Formats: sequence, C-alpha cells, structure tokens
Amino acid sequence: MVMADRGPRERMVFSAAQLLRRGGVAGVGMREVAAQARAPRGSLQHYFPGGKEQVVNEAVAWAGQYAAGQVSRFLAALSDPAPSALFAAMARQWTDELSTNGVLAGCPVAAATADSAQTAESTRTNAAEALACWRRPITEALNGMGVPSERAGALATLMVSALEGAILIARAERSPSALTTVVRELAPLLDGAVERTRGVPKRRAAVVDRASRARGSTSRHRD
Amino acid sequence: MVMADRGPRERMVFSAAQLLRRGGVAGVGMREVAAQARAPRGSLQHYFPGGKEQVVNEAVAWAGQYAAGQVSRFLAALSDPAPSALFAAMARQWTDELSTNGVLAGCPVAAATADSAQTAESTRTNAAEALACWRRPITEALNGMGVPSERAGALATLMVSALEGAILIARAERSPSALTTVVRELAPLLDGAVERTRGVPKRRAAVVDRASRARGSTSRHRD
DNA sequence: CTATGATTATGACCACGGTCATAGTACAGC
DNA sequence: GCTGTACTATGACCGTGGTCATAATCATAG
Repeated sequence: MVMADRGPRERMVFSAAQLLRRGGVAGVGMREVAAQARAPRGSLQHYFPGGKEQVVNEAVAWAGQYAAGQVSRFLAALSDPAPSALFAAMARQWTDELSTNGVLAGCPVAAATADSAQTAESTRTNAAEALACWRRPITEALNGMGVPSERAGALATLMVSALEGAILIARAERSPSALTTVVRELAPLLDGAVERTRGVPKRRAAVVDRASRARGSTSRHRD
Repeated sequence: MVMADRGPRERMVFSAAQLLRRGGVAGVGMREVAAQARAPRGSLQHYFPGGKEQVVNEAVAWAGQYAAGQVSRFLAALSDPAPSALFAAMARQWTDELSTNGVLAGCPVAAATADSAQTAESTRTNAAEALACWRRPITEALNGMGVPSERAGALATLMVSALEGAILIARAERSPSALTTVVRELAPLLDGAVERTRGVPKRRAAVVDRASRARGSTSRHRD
C-alpha cells in the first residue's frame, strides 16, 4: 500500500481512504486529508468542488478498485489456487497489518457505509459499487477454480461478508484470532464448492487440475 | 425492539444505541439522544458525567446484552434446533427490518468500533466485550446442539462475522440478498459441525464425516 | 511581456455540538 | 415549615470543521 504520488489529487483521495479507515466519515477532516497528502488546502475546493462528499465517494471507489486489484494479485501469486488459499491471502493482509502496526484500521468502504448510508445517498451507492467491484474478481477467480457460476457469486459474497465481519471483531479485540478463525472454518466449505468433473473424489489435486483446466481449455470431458 | 420506558436514563441509553446505528458515534448528538428519549437535556450530564463516551459505551454494552438475549429467544423459539436455523433466525431480524423500514440501520457495536476503535480505548474494549457477550449464548447453543466445544466458539465467531459483514453489504445495497446468501451458503457448514453420537448417516453424513475426520480423528490410514 | 487559465494560499464565516455553569423544581425526611 | 438530595432547565462558551471569498502564484501560449 505504497503512496503513489501521481499528483496531489490522487494523493488526497488516497489519504482520504486511509483516514476513513480510522475515524469514519465524520472522523476525518478535510484539512487533515490535505495535510496528510502534503497537498495545499486550497486544492481541495479546486479538485473536489463537490466538497467532502465527493472526496469520500472517490476514496470509497478507489478502495474498491484497490481491493479488486489485490484479489487479482493474490490469485496470481497463489502456487496452489484453491478458494481457501485465496481467502487466506485476503485475510492475511489484515493480520499482517495488525501484527506490524499493533492496531488495525478498518475497511474504508465499511466505514463509509456505516457512517453515511442513511444520510448521503451517493455515498451509499458508491459503497455498493465498491463492494461489487471487489466481489467481481473473487467470483471470477472461484469460477476459474472450478466453482460453478451460480455458486461463485454467492461464495464471493460470503467471503467478503465474513472478512468484513472478522475485521470488525479483530479491530475491537485488537487480536487477529477472529480473522484466522474465519479463514480456518470457512476453508472446507470454500474448497468443497469446487466441482469435480464427476464423482471421483481424488484428493485436493483435483482442484488444482480443474482450475488450470478451467482457465482456457475447451475440453469438457464427461467421463 | 420496543422502547421500554423504565426511566429516562435507560431510555437515553436505548436511544443512543438506536442513533448509533445510523450515523456512527460522530453522527449522533447528545441533544439528539435526549430528544429522542424524551428526556430532559439536563439529565445527560447528571446521569452520564462521563460525557458522550460514557453514553456510547453504555449503549454498546446494552446492544451486546440485547443481542445475547435475542439469541436465547431465537433458540427457545426454534422447533428444530439446528445451527443453521439459529443463524437464519438471527439474520431474519435484519431482513425483516429492511423489508419493513425500507432502509437498514447498522449494528451499533459495529458503528462504535468503526468510528472510535482508534480514538477511545474504552469504547474499543466495550465493543469487544459486547461482541463476546453476543457470542457466548451462540457458543452455548451450538454446544447444546451437538457441536463439540472446541468448534462451537469458532463457529460462533464465524456466524457473527458473516452476519456483520452481510449487514454491511445489505445496508450499502439496500437489499437483503447478502443476508440470505450468507445464511444459505453457511447452512451446510454449520449443520455439518453437529456431531452425531454415532456414524448414523442421515443425509449430509458425508459432510459431517469429512469435518470430523479433518480434525484429527484417530484413524490414520497409512496404506 | 501580457493574458489566460490552472493551481495554491489564507483568512473569515457559520453551524454544529460537547461541555460547563448556574440555576430552578420536586420531594423526601425531620 | 426547613434542608438536602435528586433531578430538570437553559444559556453560554468554545473548539472543530466544512465551506466560501478573495488573492496570489505560476505556467504557457500569443
């Protein structure tokens, strides 16, 4: 999560997302956003004429895309592409942050939703889109691993739900145990959703095989 | 969720919990709390010399106890006590609220955690206790249904996590689909954790068998 | 060198809200 | 009656923070 200084505007959106994670919408001030981004305060009204709501919305959208990108990166880095491994990688990011920083900031999308789902309609919509944007690559990844299409979306929702909830508990407890627990308990369910070609339960090798096969080859043998 | 008017003090705590659900900590004003509770504003400093932090903390604690009580109530009302049925009842409460009100307010504990886990240490601790208070009856219920002790706590954590996350998504989307999805997808896992007294395979015996085997049963075939 | 637009700077305004101060009322118990 | 304690009432203070107004700077074309 390196601060890419592509310009003051992006830095401010990024900073807003960061600050959202730990105070919610009302907990972050515009001046603070500019300060952390090392951007001039006057640039706020210049780049974001829509005011705070616009900044928050862009931060939420950015977070959604970032999360989606992370999923793709995790997927590419997996040596053994199983659903549970992807989920573990997603959760790992959070346990790592907790272990290094000592504290755990929340998810910016969650913060925005919790704070202003009722007041700012645009923020609510934006959060929903960010969540959808996050779920999309997860669904595709599961699909590629052999989870049937109808099920992949549902499992992606389950993964995001469980992760968000576990983040919440981990924050409150300042302990990663909820995250590790969720990963462990959900693993068999996730991996169990991988469709074997037929009722030949070999082992977990079937998953890998199926995953690589599903991504490209057309041969749908049905033996 | 009837407003029990046991006195102005409790009404204020209750109102604070309600208002927390939709604006977070910073989104609710003390004057507003008193107003909604039909309590005099001057009573705030009288009953809560600790200020807003105290009000929030008590509201969070109240919410935790309320949630725990709900679990017990759900459990008592279940005709067929299965883990998935309990979870469905827990989620049902939220889908009902969404369908009647049109909007869905969040969980007060989640709001408090998201908003002030970093700033107010006491609130963070309080939220952790509230979550523990909520999980306790769930763990016991699972245990009573036949889930082994070691596993019951973990599954309770999973249930709370998934529920909290699904609430978040449902709020953002203004749709109960995440809640129903989570309930549906988690059901086999939850029910599969019930340990039959013997290996009497009724239906999802395979799942049960697999789950219990994965956790270190003695039969290590070495052929 | 202007001129024009984009950016940066800064001060002021104003509402909101938490808290404090200072009362005022109600109702014991004597 | 009094006295004290619990509660209610209200106004004021003051920091915070979002927004606006108004310039100043700075680039880059003409």
